Amino acid sequence: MTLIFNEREKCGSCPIRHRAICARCDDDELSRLETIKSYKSFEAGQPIIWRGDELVTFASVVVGIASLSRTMEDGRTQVVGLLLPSDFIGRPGREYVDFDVTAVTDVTLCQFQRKPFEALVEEVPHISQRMMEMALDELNAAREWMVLLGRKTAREKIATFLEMVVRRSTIPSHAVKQYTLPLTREEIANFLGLTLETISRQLSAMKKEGIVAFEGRRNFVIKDLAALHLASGDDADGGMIV
Amino acid sequence: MTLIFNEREKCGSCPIRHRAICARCDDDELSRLETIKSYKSFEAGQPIIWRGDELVTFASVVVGIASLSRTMEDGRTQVVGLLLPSDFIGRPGREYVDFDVTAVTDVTLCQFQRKPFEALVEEVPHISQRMMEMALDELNAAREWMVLLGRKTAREKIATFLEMVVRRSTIPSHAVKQYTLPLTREEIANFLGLTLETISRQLSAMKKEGIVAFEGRRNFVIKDLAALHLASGDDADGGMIV
DNA sequence: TAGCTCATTTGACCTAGATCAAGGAACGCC
DNA sequence: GGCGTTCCTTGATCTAGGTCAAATGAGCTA
Repeated sequence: MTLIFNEREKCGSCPIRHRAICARCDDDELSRLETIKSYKSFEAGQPIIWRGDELVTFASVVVGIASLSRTMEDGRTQVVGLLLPSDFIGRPGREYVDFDVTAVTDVTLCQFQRKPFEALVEEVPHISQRMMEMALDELNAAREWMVLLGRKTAREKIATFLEMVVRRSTIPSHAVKQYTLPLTREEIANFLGLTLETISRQLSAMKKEGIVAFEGRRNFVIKDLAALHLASGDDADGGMIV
Repeated sequence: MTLIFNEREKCGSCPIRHRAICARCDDDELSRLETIKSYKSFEAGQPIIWRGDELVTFASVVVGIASLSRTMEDGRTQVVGLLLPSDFIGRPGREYVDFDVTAVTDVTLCQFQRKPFEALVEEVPHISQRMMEMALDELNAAREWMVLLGRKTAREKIATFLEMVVRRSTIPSHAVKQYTLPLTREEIANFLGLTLETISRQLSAMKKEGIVAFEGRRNFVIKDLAALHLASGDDADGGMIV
């Protein structure tokens, strides 16, 4: 069920208007972006770009989730980030793509051709300012994830991942708080630096301990949020991942 | 042997003039920076700022190496980055510091007070443009490191680390190519998500295999660069870490 | 409703790297 | 140049998580 975006859809009504690289732009600057943007959709599972490709377009995720990953020659793969609506794909000033980008769910992108976009970045400070903010936020998130990958136990990794899913989900406060895992067990494993068997075993253990309950493979409810947080290895207050 | 920086040292003769956040600034913009900057030095081992501190100053590393790290409540620590000359410390727009910063060698910083610096970032596009570039580069490096932490073996981690030290060192091309480890075994372990014993064992193994030779604890020569690279797990061409 | 396919779970076993425990060797200091 | 501190090496053992293998079950299609 892909949302359909009309090619000439106005930025003003865009769901990521106030969070993406255009967040600080005024109407004038927005209309300049409008002239060079185009929408493109990908089905779940499809590759969006590969490492090594020539970098010819930049994009913002409008709808859906994409993953950023690296696969080693022997097949080991590490997911280095999830791209949610408003996240940016590409790195102005570079010639080639550094990581594989894959649609995890159906995805709609707002794309820009390289040259005109780089020119805009030079000319419109509101864009580079916003991109600097976003890059610094992502950098922080990446560093938090480095702590997870380098030092957390399997249990802590999975608890942290579940907390992240819960935190990022937008569920009306009155609704039953049922969440959905955006990834398969294997994808979760590649995100956490584990194997899918370990994911499965730990989730089963947390089920048995009454911390989470599953309905089907993907949907879950947190039964004991305090226990989940305790299991994450993060201290009580600080260190919120963006 | 700390280099002494005079308080009114001119930016024009600064060693990081063309790489730091001021790289794109013209003389005019540089003189605005000059009015709000001050130098500060730290001895090797000293903390520079702690996670949780209120964020009141930003800084560029001018001389020396600092580490960025996170320590969990039970003492596990992960180094999430090394800050070399021209690297920036701090995140405009945030209230608190997210990671501990520690001087690894003697360090000299070029510091800016928060308020005037944030104002400059708003007003001088050359600064936000450069900071965006730098943040995106660091983000890439962080993601490469996530692959290392999540998927590489101990041997591959250490080979990658040695390659990084070699790549980042600036050694005259005619000189004997002797490099220096900037970190103790324990710090290397915390950077690679291993224990110091594993670092020691792997280095000994690589010595025995004739890949590296040590002179003292810190100085080494690469005897077989091809073997080192092969051991790093990175493919032949792509994926250079910044 | 049956049958298929593929994701997931579970079990048995193995291994890379951690942990625990002594030594040994640089380097700074008087 | 001796001495102490800190860093480093090496050995013995342990274990979390990986690997290999098989069984189960969710969701699809017909």
